[in-house]
Amino acid sequence: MRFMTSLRFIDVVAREGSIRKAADKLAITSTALNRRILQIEDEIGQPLFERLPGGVRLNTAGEIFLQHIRSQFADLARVQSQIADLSGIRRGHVQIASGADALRRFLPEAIASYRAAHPAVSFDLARCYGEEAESRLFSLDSDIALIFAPIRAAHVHVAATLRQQVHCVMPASHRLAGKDHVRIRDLAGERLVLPTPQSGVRQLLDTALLRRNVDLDVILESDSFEFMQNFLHFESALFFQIPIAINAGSGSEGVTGSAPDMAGYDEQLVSRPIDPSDLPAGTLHICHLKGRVLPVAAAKFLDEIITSLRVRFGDGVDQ
Amino acid sequence: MRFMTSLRFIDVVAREGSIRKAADKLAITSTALNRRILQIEDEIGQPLFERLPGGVRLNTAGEIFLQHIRSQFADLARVQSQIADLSGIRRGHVQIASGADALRRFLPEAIASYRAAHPAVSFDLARCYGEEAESRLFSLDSDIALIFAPIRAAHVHVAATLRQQVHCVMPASHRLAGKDHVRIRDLAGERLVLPTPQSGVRQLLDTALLRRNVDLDVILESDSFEFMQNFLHFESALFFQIPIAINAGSGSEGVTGSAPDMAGYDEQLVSRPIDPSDLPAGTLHICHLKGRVLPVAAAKFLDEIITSLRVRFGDGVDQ
DNA sequence: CGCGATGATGCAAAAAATGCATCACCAACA
DNA sequence: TGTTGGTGATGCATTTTTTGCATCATCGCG
Repeated sequence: MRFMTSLRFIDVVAREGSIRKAADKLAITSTALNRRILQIEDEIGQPLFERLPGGVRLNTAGEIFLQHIRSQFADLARVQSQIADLSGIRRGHVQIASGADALRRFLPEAIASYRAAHPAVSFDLARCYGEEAESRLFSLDSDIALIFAPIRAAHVHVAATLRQQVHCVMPASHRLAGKDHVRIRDLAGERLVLPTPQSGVRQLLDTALLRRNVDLDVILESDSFEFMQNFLHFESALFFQIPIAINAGSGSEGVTGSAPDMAGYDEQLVSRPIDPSDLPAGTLHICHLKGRVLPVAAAKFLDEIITSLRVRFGDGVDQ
Repeated sequence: MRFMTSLRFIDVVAREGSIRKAADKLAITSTALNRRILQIEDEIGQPLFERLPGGVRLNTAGEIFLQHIRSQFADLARVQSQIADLSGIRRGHVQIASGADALRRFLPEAIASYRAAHPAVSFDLARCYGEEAESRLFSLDSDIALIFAPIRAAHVHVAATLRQQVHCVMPASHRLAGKDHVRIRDLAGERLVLPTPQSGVRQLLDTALLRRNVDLDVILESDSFEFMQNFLHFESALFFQIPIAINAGSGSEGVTGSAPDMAGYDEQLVSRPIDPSDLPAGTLHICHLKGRVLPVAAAKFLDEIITSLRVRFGDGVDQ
C-alpha cells in the first residue's frame, strides 16, 4: 500500500525512538526518512516528535496521531480481508496474543483446524502475560488475546470467559496422586516448581499460599511449562497448570496421559485439581479491543475458538 | 495531506461516476487520475470500479473500500481537531445536516454563540430532509443531523430528542387567532399553505388530515418557510411550523412577534398550537453516526445545542 | 454508419523522493 | 576542557515517480 508508507514510517520511528535506527530498519537513508517526517509534521501543522539529543520521542500530538495511524492500518487490514472474502476464498491474517497456558495444547489444535478449512489465512502468535497482551490489543499489534488473569484496562472487550481450576501436576508415583483433590496444606514440604510471578497461575497461587503461611520448598521457577514438565521426569516435584494447558481434547478431567493427544513423557504424569475451597478457580479471558471491528478471518476464528471451548469445557464458558 | 490524495481521488471519481469528470474537478488530467486508480486497484489486488461505456461505477469491493476511505477522512479530521485542541485554541470544522425547521432561528443563534467562544471553528450547513440527512451521516459528509421526522436507519445514534407540537401560523387579525388551540376541524374552508410532502411537519399533518376527511383548500406548497411566512402578508392564509422554527429564544409559547428576536413582518403574525388530541407532537432528533467518535469541535457543539435546547424547551428534551 | 463520449497506454517532460556529504547540536567521558 | 560518538537538519546532484500530451480501442446513440 503505497499511500500508507509515510504513516508506516512514523510508526517505526516511534517504536525505534530514533530516525536513523528506523531508517536502517526500513532500508532507506535517514535523510529521506527525516524529510518524510518533516513533511508530515508540516502538513499536520504541528511537530509530532520531540527532538532529543539521543533520538526522538512522540509528543502528545504524536501519540494521538500514532493511535490514528495504527487504527488506520488495522482497519485497512479488515477492509482487505473483507474484500478478499468477496471472492469466496477467505484470506487474511490473524494476530493472537496468548499466555503460555492456551498456547500449549489448545491453540495449536484450534489454529490447525481453522487452517484446514481456510488455508489462505495466516496466523501470528505472541506469547505474553496479561498486561502486555492488553497493550498489544491497544496498539493493534494483536487482534485477539487469551489472558488467564484479571482484565485491567477498560478498553478491552471480553468476548468469552472460561473458568479454570488450577491443577497440580506430578509423577504418577507421587504420594498425592492417590487423592482426588490436592489441599494447600498437602504442599508443605513438597518440592515445588512454580511459573514466573507474572503468570496468572502463579498469581493465584501466591495469594493462596501466602495467606496460609505454608512452608514451601520452591526448587525452580520458569516461564516455560514445557521445561517444567520435562524436568519432572528427572526429579520428582510438583508443578501447576490449568486444564487448557494440560489437555486440549478431553476437558477438565485433568488426568494427564489418559488423553490420546498426550504422548511420550507425559504418560508418567498425572494432574489433580487443587481443592476449590483452598484456591478459587481463575478465569481465562478471550478478548479483543473494545469498539474495534475485527477482520473477517479474525472474527470467524474468534467464533470458532469460543465454540470449541464450549464443546470442551461446556459449563465453564460464559458470555 | 499529501498521503491521502489518492484516496480522495477515489472518492471524487466514485461521486462523479466518471474519471474524466473527476479529473476536471480535481484539476489534473484524466490520464494521471486514471493511472492512480489503476495503481490502487493493483495494490488492493482487485478492481474497485466497473468500467461502463459511459463512465465507471463502484463494484462491491469498491463500496467497501470507499466506506473505509471516508471513515479515514472523518477520523483524520477528528485527530487534527484533537491535536489542534492541544494548543489551547479550539479549531475545527463542524458539518451539520438539518431540516429547514431548526435552520431558521435556532441554528443561526447557536452557531453564532459557539463561534463567539471559538472563532477558529468553521461550520458547514446542509439543508435537507430526514432520509438525506441520515445518508449524509453515513457517508460522513455531515457530523451532526437535526431531523424532525422518525429515524429510519439503524446506524444513527440519537443523542437527544425534542418533542414539538405543530403550530398554526396566521395573521393576527385571523378569526382563529382568538383561540388558544386550533382544532383540525377549524381548518375546513381555510386557505392553507403547506410545506413539501418530504418535510416532517407535512407528514404529521397528512396523517392527521387524511384521517379526518376534512375539506381542504391548499393554495400553495413550498419548501421555504421564509417564502410561506412572507406570503401571508399579502394574502391571508394559514401555514404550519414547529416552535423551534418560530422562535429561537422564548420556547414553546409560540406567539410569533411577541419575542424580541422576531422583527419586521412577523409582528403581524401569531401562532397557535394545534390541539394535541388532533395532532400528536412530533419529535426533533439530534443525532450523529452510531459508533463514530466526533471531532472535538463537533462533539462540543453537540453538547452545546443540547444544553441550549434544554434551557429553552426544558421539559420537551430527552435522552 | 459516424459521432461523441468513455477508459487505457506509449513516450517525453515535470515533479518529487532519495542519497551523499556535511553541518550543528548535545551528552558522556577522558 | 577537549574529544568522541551519537543525534537530527540541510544543500545539491541523482534517481524515481508522477504527470501531460497524443493516440487507440470500445461502446451507446441517432
